[in-house]
Amino acid sequence: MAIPRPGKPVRGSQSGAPIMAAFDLLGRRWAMGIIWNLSSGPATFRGLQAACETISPSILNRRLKDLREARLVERTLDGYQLTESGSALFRHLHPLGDWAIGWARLVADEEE
Amino acid sequence: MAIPRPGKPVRGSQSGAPIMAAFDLLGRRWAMGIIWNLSSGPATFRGLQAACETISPSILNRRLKDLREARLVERTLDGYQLTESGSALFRHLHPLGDWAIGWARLVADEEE
DNA sequence: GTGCAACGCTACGATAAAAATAGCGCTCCG
DNA sequence: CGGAGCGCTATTTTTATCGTAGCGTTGCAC
Repeated sequence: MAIPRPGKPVRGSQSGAPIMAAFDLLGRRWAMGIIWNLSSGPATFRGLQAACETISPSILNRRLKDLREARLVERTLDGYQLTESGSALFRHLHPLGDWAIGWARLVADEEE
Repeated sequence: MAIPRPGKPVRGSQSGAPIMAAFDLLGRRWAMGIIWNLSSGPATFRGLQAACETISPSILNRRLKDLREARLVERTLDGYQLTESGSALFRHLHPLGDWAIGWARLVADEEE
């Protein structure tokens, strides 16, 4: 599956709105989890696989290809790591960590 | 598909880390797009369908069920709208709009 | 009071994405 | 020369999503 190109029709926007292209890419399974796991530094293929706990190598590989093509991840001698763009993205994703904790509490309370 | 429960095993975290539960939910197709479209106010089912441009009613319905169960979206007389939690989430998602514009430029430059 | 249009969905078969598992070719070390 | 660990690929099965048709209901205009 080719990565969504801003400016060309993407899921959610025929006119190719960047945010919809981003959602298309980040909405692919494991994409955000991989970025989250890479935020603490470079990781090898198997290291990432272990960090993700249950990802299969085939999908990890496919997602890494997507993220590399989208210039969010790059490969170096240390393994895979976030690009500058990927790090910038992570800085925006990071606050979700705290939000998720509050959300988890709310969901837990309501399911009683 | 049941929604991921923080605290129980979820994709990416056997221990149920809230952020991974959130990524599991938000990583489902259209989930973030729906939240984005709802951020400007309540919308009806068909209104949302039109805003998303190419979503099918079956998947829109399923995703709305997910998001409602996760307490991010609720149904009112005006149609579907973000809950308080959903709005808080959107405030964190909103900056991605600007980031995506910069990212789009980068991707466009590099594919020449 | 009866069309007719629009709404909120549901049903269902087709297609595409993801998961699970096995294992290949390679390098590094003892 | 093993043997272990690596980065990945291949293949099959399962699951998610798509696309389309259309049902039951409501709100008008007539």
